[in-house]
Amino acid sequence: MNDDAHGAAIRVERPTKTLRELALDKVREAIINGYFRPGDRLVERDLCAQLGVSRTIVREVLRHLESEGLVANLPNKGPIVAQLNHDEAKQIYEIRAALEGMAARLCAEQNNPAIADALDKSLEDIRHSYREKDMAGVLAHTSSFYQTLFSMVDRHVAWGVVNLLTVRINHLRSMTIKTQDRDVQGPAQMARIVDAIRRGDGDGAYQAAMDHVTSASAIAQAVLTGRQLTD
Amino acid sequence: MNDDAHGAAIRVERPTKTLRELALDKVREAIINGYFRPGDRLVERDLCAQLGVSRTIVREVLRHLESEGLVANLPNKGPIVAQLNHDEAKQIYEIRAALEGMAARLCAEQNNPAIADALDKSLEDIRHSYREKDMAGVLAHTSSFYQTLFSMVDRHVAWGVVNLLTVRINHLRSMTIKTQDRDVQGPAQMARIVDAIRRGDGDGAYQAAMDHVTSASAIAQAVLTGRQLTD
DNA sequence: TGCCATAATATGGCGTACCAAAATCATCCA
DNA sequence: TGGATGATTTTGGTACGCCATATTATGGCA
Repeated sequence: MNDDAHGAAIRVERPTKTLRELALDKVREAIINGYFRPGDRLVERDLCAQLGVSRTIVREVLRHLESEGLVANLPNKGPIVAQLNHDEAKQIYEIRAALEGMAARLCAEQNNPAIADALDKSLEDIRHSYREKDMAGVLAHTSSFYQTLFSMVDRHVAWGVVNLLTVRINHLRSMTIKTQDRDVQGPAQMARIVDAIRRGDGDGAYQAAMDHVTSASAIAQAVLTGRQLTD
Repeated sequence: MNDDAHGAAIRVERPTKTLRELALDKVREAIINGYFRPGDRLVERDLCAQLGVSRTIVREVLRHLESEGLVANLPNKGPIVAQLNHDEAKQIYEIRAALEGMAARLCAEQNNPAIADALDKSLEDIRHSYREKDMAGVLAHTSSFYQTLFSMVDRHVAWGVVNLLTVRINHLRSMTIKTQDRDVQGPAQMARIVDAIRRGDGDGAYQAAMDHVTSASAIAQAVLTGRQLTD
């Protein structure tokens, strides 16, 4: 028996998060929730002051966000918050459709009732958040629904990809869920996914997942073009 | 008419690549081609010396590669070259199958003969490289085949995802293309994709693309488990 | 002799100061 | 008034130093 055994038990489990990671989360959060708007310049030394960290950290954070696609770098001009154009948003939804469809099919083919049960749990959370008008909760539980979809079949790489893409359309997501009837249509579409999974219907689950993302994409396109989908 | 019009014409068009980008490419290349092996520690100060750049640059590069999945960071130990396990490789192939299948279907639905022609061109390059035993050429032209597949239908985001994932399995790719009969089977499978696209057969193109990646994945799995697929 | 406490070393995390090049802004003069 | 000129801002990049932690050496003590 190694001496880690009793040492680990009382280990203070300090969050090993480095300052850089904390700063990364802060800035990413600030971009996602709109504190920094698309097109805003991210002046290094200003960020240093606002975050209270050194330029070293800020530069690493900007590099990281750049590779995540949240920040764009203009040569000799510096970093700005990436602008999401129309077409790119559409492509992101399309990729999500393909991957979430794939995951849904895999879930259905598992024939494991625990999967559908776990998804139903998330779905109930989503409905509850809608009733409470807690839009942040809706987003969080929707993410958790999809995370379950991927993690139940051990597809954490695909989940990582979806997650990476999703942060880039986050502000669109928060608009789509607020559109008319989405509080009813959204959960209904997700319920169809769960039903197909419970039936072990791979094709059905695939289609249902594709349909859900596709309708979200349509709403996002409408939002982006300024039109409203009221009828 | 703005005065950029004639100014741009004589612009010296210096490669705007920053030192950081150059270093990034160097290190990425070094990992991909095996100069740094999976599990190797990447000591910052050593890299500074080898690359001839400052620690700031090296750190930014490491951060970038970390978010690409090529480098892993052990807490309190520092960065190492990421190890690709079995299961992750399988997941990456699976994602490629989904996205390349999607792109192939979209190409087929375009009914534009120029697409199939462009793909045939890449395919011929691949066959030529095989004949010349130029394995680097095979990889390059295979990438270009898929890049065409995505760019012909303007799916650069999906292409970016595929590209990002592909670098992580690069050493597997260079092994799969060297296995028995791959010089015949590989191009044959890709020709099926092109044929389906030329026929405007979306489902066929989707299936053919899936099949090609799936067979590559099977070979990769065999390579990873040390077995040989000789029969 | 074997083991434990301590010191040295290696390394990542972080900060500061500095310089050069490019872009932008302000100013001043013909 | 228009354009050249200089000042300012900001990024790209470098060098150096400090601290904390982890590993390894080392030396002393029972």
